[in-house]
Amino acid sequence: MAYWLFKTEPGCFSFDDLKARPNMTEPWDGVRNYQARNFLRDRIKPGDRVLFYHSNIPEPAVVGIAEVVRGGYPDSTAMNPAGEHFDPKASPENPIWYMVDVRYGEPLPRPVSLEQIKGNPLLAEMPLVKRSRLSVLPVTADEWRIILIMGGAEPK
DNA sequence: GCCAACGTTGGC
DNA sequence: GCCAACGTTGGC
Repeated sequence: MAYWLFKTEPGCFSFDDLKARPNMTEPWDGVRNYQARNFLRDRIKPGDRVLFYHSNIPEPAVVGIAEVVRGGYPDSTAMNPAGEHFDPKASPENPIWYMVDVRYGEPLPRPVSLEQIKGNPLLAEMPLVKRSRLSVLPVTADEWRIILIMGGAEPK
């Protein structure tokens, strides 16, 4: 079982949007970065835990937890010419892009802001801090536990 | 809204 | 295969 951090712009898809469908799976689609694609396709498995992170807002922060319920499978939005995530090079034989399904877990009692994360020396090595542009990032078990504690949640 | 970081594209 | 130009991300 592995830990990840998924970024989203809340204006596009927020943690509350996920919360609105607590018993349903949601496709995590539209990722168009090869490094993130490799994680989605090869590494992210059902049962993995996800820190749900809101970006591109005045105070970016980890706001909650989600769970992976389906591992990497072809991202069909790349093959929809009418959609904004269309990639003419993608095909059923060569999907190029992949997505996973997630399910709502629980909110953090207190969101953990990027500022707090940057201020914690134990979190200085997180790719979130060092390579801030990647949208799907690995998280270590220690980092997971620390962020949950900072957010006032029981680390589990 | 600005701009730095950085991934991608395309000319050569 | 290099690298300049360009586009996107995302913090501020």
